[in-house]
Amino acid sequence: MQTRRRVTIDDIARHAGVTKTTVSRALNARPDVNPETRDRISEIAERLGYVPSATAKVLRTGRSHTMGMALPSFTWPGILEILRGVSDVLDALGYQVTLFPLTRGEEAERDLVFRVMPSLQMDGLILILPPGMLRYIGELASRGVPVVLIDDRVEHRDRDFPSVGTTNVSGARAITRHLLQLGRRRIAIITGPDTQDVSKNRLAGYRLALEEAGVPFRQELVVGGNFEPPSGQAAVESLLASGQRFDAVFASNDQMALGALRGLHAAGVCVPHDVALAGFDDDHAGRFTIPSLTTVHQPLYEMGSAAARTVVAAAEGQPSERHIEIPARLVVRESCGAGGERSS
Amino acid sequence: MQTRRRVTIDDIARHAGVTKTTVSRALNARPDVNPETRDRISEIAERLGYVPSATAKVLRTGRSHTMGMALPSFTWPGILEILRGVSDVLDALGYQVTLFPLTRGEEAERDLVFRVMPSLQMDGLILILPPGMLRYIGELASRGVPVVLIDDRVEHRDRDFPSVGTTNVSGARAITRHLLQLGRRRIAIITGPDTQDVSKNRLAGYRLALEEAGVPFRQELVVGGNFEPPSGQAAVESLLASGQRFDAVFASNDQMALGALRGLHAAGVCVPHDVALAGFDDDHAGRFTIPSLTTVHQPLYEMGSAAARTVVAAAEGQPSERHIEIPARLVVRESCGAGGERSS
DNA sequence: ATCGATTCCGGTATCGGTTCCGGAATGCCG
DNA sequence: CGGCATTCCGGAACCGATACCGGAATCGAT
Repeated sequence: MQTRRRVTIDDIARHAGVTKTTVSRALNARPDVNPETRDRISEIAERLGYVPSATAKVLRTGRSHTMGMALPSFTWPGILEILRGVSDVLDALGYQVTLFPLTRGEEAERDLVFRVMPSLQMDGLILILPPGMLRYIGELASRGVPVVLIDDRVEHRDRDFPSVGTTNVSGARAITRHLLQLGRRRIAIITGPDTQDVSKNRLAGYRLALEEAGVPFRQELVVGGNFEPPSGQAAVESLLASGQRFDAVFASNDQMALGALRGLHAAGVCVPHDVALAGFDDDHAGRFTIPSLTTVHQPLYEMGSAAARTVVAAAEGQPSERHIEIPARLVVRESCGAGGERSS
Repeated sequence: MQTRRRVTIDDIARHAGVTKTTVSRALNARPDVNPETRDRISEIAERLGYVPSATAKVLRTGRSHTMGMALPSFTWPGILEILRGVSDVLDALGYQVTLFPLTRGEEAERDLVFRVMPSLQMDGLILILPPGMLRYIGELASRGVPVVLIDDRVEHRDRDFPSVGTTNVSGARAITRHLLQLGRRRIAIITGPDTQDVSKNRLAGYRLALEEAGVPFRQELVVGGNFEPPSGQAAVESLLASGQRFDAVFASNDQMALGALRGLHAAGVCVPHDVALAGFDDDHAGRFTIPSLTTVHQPLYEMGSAAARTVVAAAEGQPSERHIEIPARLVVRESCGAGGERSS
């Protein structure tokens, strides 16, 4: 089987008896070409099985219709949901997505900014920010490359590129209020690493709700975690060991809530009867625990699609917003005892 | 801020007092260039901040160092693990990955094969096969484009492109044997859709293990599911309603096992005391249920990386294997009652 | 001193499109 | 009927690299 040469606009031009300039104009639906000629040319293109070379187009126009998507890791399941949002929008708008894993750390980031992006002439970059990385990305933005951050750290709001986040403070406030409304008064919280703004914001929302309800904030009920399941388990174990009384636990993310559930169960504590349990993120897994996990839905799909729309807008020269915040919302399931499903 | 023109090999040539031919040779470490000249040129390239244009290179050479990755959906969490394997390998080998969602169905597939792939001049394609799609992909392969399938359907083994799968039969056999060794004799199975080979294979492994142990196969203990959690729950409900006695349930995937666990729990059946529960896939969620789920680990990461290695080998003209099968392995946790963690 | 083989480099075509500049033909107007 | 604006198309440059062909200089051998 011989690999047949690809059909180019030159071939079409020859068949149509015009020059490739005219073919280009016709296929791009430019106004300055005779409708009859245009139809004839596109008919020939169709018949010859013409497929335009995106490569040549990029070389000439500088626009690749491809967006980069940089990921810090593939371990967090939420990534997939973000990716789905990004992909849906970009696909619909006629853009490709190419993936850039940043697992090699800082070197990968520098590579991306200084070599890969300019080399491939990406039209923009969507970035899920890994903790502590941002040294070189600003450089891209200031060079005029559209960059959108999916992240919620306040400290980045003043950068020269837009970002997409969710309402961590009010989400945490809502779920804490939910616990309070169910009569819980001694609500422990498992925080994330305090280097991350997410952690701080969720803690802030928790404190806010307590304050609004006139319930005293107790430092003894604050336990540190690292967003991983084992740290959630360790947290409840240390709470139980400390002898502190508590009737609810708010884990700053679902992963830790899963660990906490395991720890409580192992200690013979019944959820939600003895202790109510709440999470944050609405991971897939929380739907299937027993009891199922009451949590705050983080709108990852919407965040992804908003980021995609923003980066495309920027790439196409339209004005785009600086920061988009998509509201998180409470998802009531069983683990807090609402809905009459107390498993006792 | 004016966007400065990009540095090309012409600029370097001018600075070095040679032609761009020589620069090209020097930067590509070709033998026919004076070492001194080469060093001088790369020094100048460095100083000028030269970044080669991948686009131009693709246009001229026809090789993009980019692999396409076609995904049927973003909903199955396992996708991410496969993606991680693919990405790790391709990144290490200097290839980019661009994503092709096939969510639009058949139209998307035809588009991919006839327009997108040739237009972008991808070096190859990794394909996670959606059920029932394969009409156009063969066309790609026969046109000489390297294609690798991640899938385990036997019926595709004779196609003209390689595939990567796992040992579904022996995995199902192993976990069924595990249940038998724990003394379970009336083992129900929740199957997947019988249109998929995975389902058939896992059922076959189950039957094989029963046969080897001399335990009769009972059609009454076979319940159909669709790989989604609710179908798992429905399956146990129908089992319980039927009045059939059973002391174990093997769900053909973890998602259905989660549903089954929920159904059993709701009916007051204790897992694993009354009924042992086993799954297949080793989804993330199964680690955190109570009891945690005994399952078969599907080596998705390895399957992804093997697929990536295979497609690169094919793209670089090396011989590659036709079908790679990576063994699944039993993961014993709590839900079958092994390991002394019966929750009484 | 002549010759053939190496070594190193230059000139030009080429990949497949788009864009700029301009020019011929046509239509409309006074 | 001359002048002018439109309409439609052609020629050539260009995007940034690599490939092919060939040629000058150097070298060792005869």
